[in-house]
Amino acid sequence: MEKTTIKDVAALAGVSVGTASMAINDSPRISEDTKKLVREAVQKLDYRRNPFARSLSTSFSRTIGCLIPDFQNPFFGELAGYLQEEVDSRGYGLLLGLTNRSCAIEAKAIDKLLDHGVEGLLIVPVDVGPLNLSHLHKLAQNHFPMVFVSSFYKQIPMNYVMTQLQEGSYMLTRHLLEQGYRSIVIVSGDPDQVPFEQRIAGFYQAYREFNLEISPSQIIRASGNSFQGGYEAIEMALRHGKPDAVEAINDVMAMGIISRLKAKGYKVPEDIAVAGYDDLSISGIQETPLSTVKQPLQEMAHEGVSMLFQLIRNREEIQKSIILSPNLVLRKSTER
Amino acid sequence: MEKTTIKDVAALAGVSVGTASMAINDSPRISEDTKKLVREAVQKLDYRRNPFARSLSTSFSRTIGCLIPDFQNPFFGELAGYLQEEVDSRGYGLLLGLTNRSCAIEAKAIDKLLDHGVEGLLIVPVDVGPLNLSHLHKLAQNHFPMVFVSSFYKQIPMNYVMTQLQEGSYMLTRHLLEQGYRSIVIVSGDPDQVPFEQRIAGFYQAYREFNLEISPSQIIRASGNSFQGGYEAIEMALRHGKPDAVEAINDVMAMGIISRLKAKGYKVPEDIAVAGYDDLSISGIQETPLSTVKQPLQEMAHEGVSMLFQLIRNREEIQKSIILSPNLVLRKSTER
DNA sequence: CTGTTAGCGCGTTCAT
DNA sequence: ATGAACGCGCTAACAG
Repeated sequence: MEKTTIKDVAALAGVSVGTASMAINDSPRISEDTKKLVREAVQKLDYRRNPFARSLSTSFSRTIGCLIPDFQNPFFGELAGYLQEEVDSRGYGLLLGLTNRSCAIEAKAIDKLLDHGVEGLLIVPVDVGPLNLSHLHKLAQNHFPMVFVSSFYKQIPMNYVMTQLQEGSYMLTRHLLEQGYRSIVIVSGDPDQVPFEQRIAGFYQAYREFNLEISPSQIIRASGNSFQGGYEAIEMALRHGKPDAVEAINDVMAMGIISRLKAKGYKVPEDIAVAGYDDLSISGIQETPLSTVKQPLQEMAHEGVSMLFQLIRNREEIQKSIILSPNLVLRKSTER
Repeated sequence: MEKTTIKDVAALAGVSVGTASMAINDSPRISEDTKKLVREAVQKLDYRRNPFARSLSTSFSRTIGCLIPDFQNPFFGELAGYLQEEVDSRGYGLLLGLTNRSCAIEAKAIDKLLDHGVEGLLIVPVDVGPLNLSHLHKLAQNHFPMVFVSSFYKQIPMNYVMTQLQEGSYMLTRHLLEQGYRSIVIVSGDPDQVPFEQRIAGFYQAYREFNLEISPSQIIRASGNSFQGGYEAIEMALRHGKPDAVEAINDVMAMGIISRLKAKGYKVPEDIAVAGYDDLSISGIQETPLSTVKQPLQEMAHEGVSMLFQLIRNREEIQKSIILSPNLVLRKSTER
């Protein structure tokens, strides 16, 4: 019962191996009658075609590799889920790789995925630490199908789908300014990476529009993007006096900040307003529901995977990038 | 540059294909000198062995399938991350499948994974809806290597690793009773599934120990295990009068409940205490840090994957189950 | 419409 | 220690 091959099927159905193969693959060149015969044999023998032999002869693995920074931040988990669904709906499998937010690990993970014969790569970029992208450059040169999702690397400015982060940050900041908040602080991990740069830009844009100055102490850099980063950041921020409002680079950091503020006796939003970015599925069910900027994950996954399959079909495909619109989600944490 | 095969390597190294193969696989039968020669050729040609040919001839895919209910609840994301790491550390790849909390979808997802040639299955069981497990029975009969993680199906009582949920629930309930809480309500989605049964049992155990009665209205069943379920559940609970404390079946539900209680004007824990289960990485950074029962995910993943690889090596391996101890994590949400 | 056959790239015997 | 040859299971091109 371990090794029933197409030969057995062919024998039982009384046809040749080739015919059996075409029948199984529903080729139009085979008559309905023999197809039925073959189907029955398949049923009876509980036959399942050998994917390796298949891949060997077609050179398609029907497999995509997916690189995720980590699963502590639910953002990546949710995104991974949508990516899996999209890939699955195209009859492909999704091989997971973890980069642990490190370029070196990303390189190794990609290497392993390639060793498994993935036809393309969905890469959620690492967002902290120094960037050594030689592994990606080699792939890019070879036009290996890959798409960057939710962010991209400046050194490899191609084939990505993400939200217009600057605009989101702009909308959010603008809203806060309109509400009368004035000393707003923006908080993140590594300011060299794309996501933070774009958000900072939106932040400046809004302030400029209001003809207001920004002092350097309003830009806070913590050592990471997780809630610990939020803890650090809020301590740093408070040293320069109490801000009106805090914008965190993501929802998890925002939660860390709210938690810390509450522990220190501040009320949110009465004393200090806090906003996040992402709109995780848990962000709306916080004790103080979180104002944030929604990233349309499902759409992002859909567009990213579509793009990847285009590249797989035609590697020379013109390189594009898709930029989705963010949505302001206003909840209690910034109410005035 | 697409199709450099072992032939090219052998040619460049000036050896036969067979020798090249052994050299690449570091066989002791090949001399250091020729190995070096081959290594250099591999380097120069940027050779990468064809996984399909390899799998075809060895009949190992070096791939494991993993079934996850969904990625809305961060519990599953975190678990998936640890599983990936464990599988990866053994040189295997992790193919993801989503069951969307439905048995029918689980069956299809498993079928697809098998079509990809996975050598084993890590299954995080579906926890709602009716259970039709014929697909799993067939696999079980064939001794196909599979391990259930974080829960199991009663109809297939084998090869699972989970935490002693009853004990966790018992410890938690006991603690609440010791604190003086008396009308405690326990809340979940589908009470027919293993996790809820075990937790209920722990709940009863604690009450029994205190010689207290439990009224049916203390056991609340919502339509699902997510935060919406929490919303429903708390409405139902309040209809029978205000409870002292609420135990949710997982942290996400607990968050939903706290959020709802706050919106209704209740204070947590002053008016109603709330506890969860799981100890997600975000549970400690809630505005009111959440009391909960920690499930040791990393250990669970480690044990589960170890067990799976034992089964892969020897399908007739005696069936076991590993039960890990939960840990009570007391935070603000149940303080008195 | 169907049967025959030649690879796909690698691992693994046998010989040498 | 190394080379030659075969087979893994399947697809596709070619015949008929």
